[in-house]
Amino acid sequence: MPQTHPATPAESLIAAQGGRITRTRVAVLEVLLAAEQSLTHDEIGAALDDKGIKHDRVTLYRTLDWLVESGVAHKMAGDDRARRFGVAASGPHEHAHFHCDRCGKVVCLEGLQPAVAVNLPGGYQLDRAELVLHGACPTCGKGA
Amino acid sequence: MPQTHPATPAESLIAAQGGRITRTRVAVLEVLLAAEQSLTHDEIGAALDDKGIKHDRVTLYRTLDWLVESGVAHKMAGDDRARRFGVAASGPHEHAHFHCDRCGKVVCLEGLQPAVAVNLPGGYQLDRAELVLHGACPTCGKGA
DNA sequence: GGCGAAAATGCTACTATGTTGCACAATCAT
DNA sequence: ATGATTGTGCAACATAGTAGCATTTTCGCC
Ligand SMILES: [Mn+2]
Ligand SMILES: [Mn+2]
Ligand SMILES: [Zn+2]
Ligand SMILES: [Zn+2]
Repeated sequence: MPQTHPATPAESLIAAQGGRITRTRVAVLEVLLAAEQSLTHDEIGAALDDKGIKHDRVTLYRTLDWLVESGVAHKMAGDDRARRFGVAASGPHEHAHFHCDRCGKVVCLEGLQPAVAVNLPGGYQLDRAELVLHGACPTCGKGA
Repeated sequence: MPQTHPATPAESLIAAQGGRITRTRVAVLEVLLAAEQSLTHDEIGAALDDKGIKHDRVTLYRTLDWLVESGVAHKMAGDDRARRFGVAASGPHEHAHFHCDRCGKVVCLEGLQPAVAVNLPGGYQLDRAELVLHGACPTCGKGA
């Protein structure tokens, strides 16, 4: 019993990539779209639980992989051992990130990507630049 | 039976950080100093095996952690799930890196760190910037 | 609306990477 | 040389991610 007509933003995004609109994908994407920061697999899983969306750990991994491969979401490595995921509201993943070294939060800094006018040594072929700023977020920086 | 007098570069580096000069530390540091690229825990372990240096997996983790905490080495997260370690010949870790998306190699680009003249949004407090360039290394870029 | 091929999901098991606790061994200032 | 301090080795544990495969869901098509 799927309601047919008005496609939500999440649904549109998925369809635009030629993917099937499924419970998990829609829910995950909604979580990411609503998130202020990049989220780990676990955090997303917890958010799905909160929404009452039953899901499997592995499916969630695969869903996130699909979102990244489709260019809808992006994945960040992170100093701790967890990858973080997020959606850039505006198009592809062409922006810097801020990583709070105290609380570990990662936020997208949309609209700023530095002119990386670096001269690469030899036959290196540049595809893209990834810039991560480290420091303290507003919340954590209070005491400093 | 440790030979006493002429301290090797590795030994000096270790001593300069107030650490004890041990078989594992010296060997690991020599491996890192000789390496062209950043190396994973496993690669370093294999290099130790080649050198005939008996070692324990956990000790290697702890040795690498110590080197990083001491500021002698640096750690990179990496898209695959392995951290890579390297020493910056010249002082602390203030340089960009190049990550080959085809073979996964990571090399330090010493002497280039971009002026990150980004204007941070709110109360963000910047400590350092981390720049990773992605693309193809000279070896992998041949066919393109 | 029902059919069926293609795609996604849910299991179970497995791998890879990193950690913890603790007994024992090596280092180095004295 | 001695002994407090630091580092090592081992075994067990923890966490993050992957693989294979049977079952279910989606969606274009009639
Ligand atoms: Mn982002
Ligand atoms: Mn480096
Ligand atoms: Zn913070
Ligand atoms: Zn390469």
